[in-house]
Amino acid sequence: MIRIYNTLSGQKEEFRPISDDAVRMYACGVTVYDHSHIGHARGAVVFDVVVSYLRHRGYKVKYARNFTDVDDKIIKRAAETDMTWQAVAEKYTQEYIKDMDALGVGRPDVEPKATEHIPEIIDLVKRIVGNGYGYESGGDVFFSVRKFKGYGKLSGKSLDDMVAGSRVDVDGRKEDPMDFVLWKSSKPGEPAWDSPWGPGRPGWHIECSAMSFKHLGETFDIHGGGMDLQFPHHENEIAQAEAATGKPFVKYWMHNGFVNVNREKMSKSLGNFFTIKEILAKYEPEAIRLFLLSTHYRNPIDFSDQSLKDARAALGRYYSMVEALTEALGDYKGGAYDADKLTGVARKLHKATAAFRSKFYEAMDDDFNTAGALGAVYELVREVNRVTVDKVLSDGDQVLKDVLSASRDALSEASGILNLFQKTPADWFNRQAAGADASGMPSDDEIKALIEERKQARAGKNWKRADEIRDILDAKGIELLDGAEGTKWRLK
RNA sequence: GGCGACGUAGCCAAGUGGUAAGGCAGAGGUCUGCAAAACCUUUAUCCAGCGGUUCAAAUCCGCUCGUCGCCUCCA
Repeated sequence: MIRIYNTLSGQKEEFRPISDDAVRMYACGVTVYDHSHIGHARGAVVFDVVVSYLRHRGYKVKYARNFTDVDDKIIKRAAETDMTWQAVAEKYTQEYIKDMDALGVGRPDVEPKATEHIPEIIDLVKRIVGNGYGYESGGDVFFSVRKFKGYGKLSGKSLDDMVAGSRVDVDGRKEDPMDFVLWKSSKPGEPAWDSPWGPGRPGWHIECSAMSFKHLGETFDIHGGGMDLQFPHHENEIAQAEAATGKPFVKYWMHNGFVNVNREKMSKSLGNFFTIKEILAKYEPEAIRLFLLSTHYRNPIDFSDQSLKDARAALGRYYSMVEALTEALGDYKGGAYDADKLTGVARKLHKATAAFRSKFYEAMDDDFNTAGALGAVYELVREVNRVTVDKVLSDGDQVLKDVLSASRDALSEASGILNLFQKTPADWFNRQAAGADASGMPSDDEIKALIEERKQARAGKNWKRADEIRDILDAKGIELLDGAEGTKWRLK
């Protein structure tokens, strides 16, 4: 049984989709006016895992994530550069897709764009106005929050408190300071579409309601986004949708926590953000993913170089386990075994694998607790190491090999869900950090020649020369690994 | 001012009523010509502080202190 923390109720609830086997889910994507930062990556990765896990648990999921491609910030950005607003939107849409692909975030089933849903948006505004929840004033159409009695139910705010907070701008055209724009009239040169209220463009919140209606229906299962979208964005989406349909909009609301820097929110306005590309230039995509998934999605996570380095080291530990496991099993495919007849290490490993499966699924079922799930992964990693390290498995160890391959299967199932640990150990350890300067690197042949020379030196007990060669390569960032079957090398 | 979240080892981080997962770093060991890498072992008498409820609390309740977020564009 999967339990989800629902922002709407403020507690974890048993997950019961509206229809038995199909889940419809929407996550707010980005407004495409700039490169995306690691905070955007967190939301995308988190909901990617949610979708992946739901699918693994047998649900058919239709997942939509939008692009808001018409907005004040895009217009502003276009004015600052010599690009059209369409070119700005298109450029950053493509950049976002590149970033997500690099991070191993699966493509949603639908990636709707606001500009491709203008007729739907206009229809929705008409419905809202027709139902008495919206009004036109000076070419703009506003939503009347006082008329919608559920206003504030998501964010737990009351209209009177918000107004008392007095941080709302006073706009003479609004009937109430908290009313928000559904449709705004366009000034000359701004993007504009014909509408019953004259040429204009959508307000900020309306596109998500219109697009989710079109692709998922008027009531759907899960809607996700960052914590800061709770108010006003999602509150307004609910108001618009339910004012139009009179039906509940979304069953489960999920909000991911922020990425902080020095314990402060990372944001465009504070200027303390790191773009995904900047981080990808220094760290492997899987290190970033592991970092993002190693904290529960609702808690804040602090970004730092140390955290990324920790994640990278943890990945190395996993891949070392895979390497040893692969060597121990060789080509052996594994087969069924009788758990009741196991003894010694085989029995212990079998139990550890079973424990892993239950802990992993228990954690994921509990509001997608990836941090707990990863803890379970590493417990099994240790157990596997105990078996494979310094141990040559002979043909007589067939049962142990069967158990080992069952452990391998369990780990790879979990890895698939998280989309982590997907490389081969060779690829991981010979990684070249993206963007690293490859000049001055000796060729593979040169390295091999030096290793061979060192081997001769060592055979002749010429330790001085052997150490010299090791130092030469070390200075080039190449690390030598002396093992039983000879010397291997990798980039540090 | 209103609403809310959080405070667990040197660092990161699970656990939310039954006696502290996991990762990084550190220490010891195995291996090695010596190293490195890897692996194993180990590292919180205790979960911000003070009270309370309970047979039993890091986990529930109250208060205090501290940090952060939302209330305005923001993932």
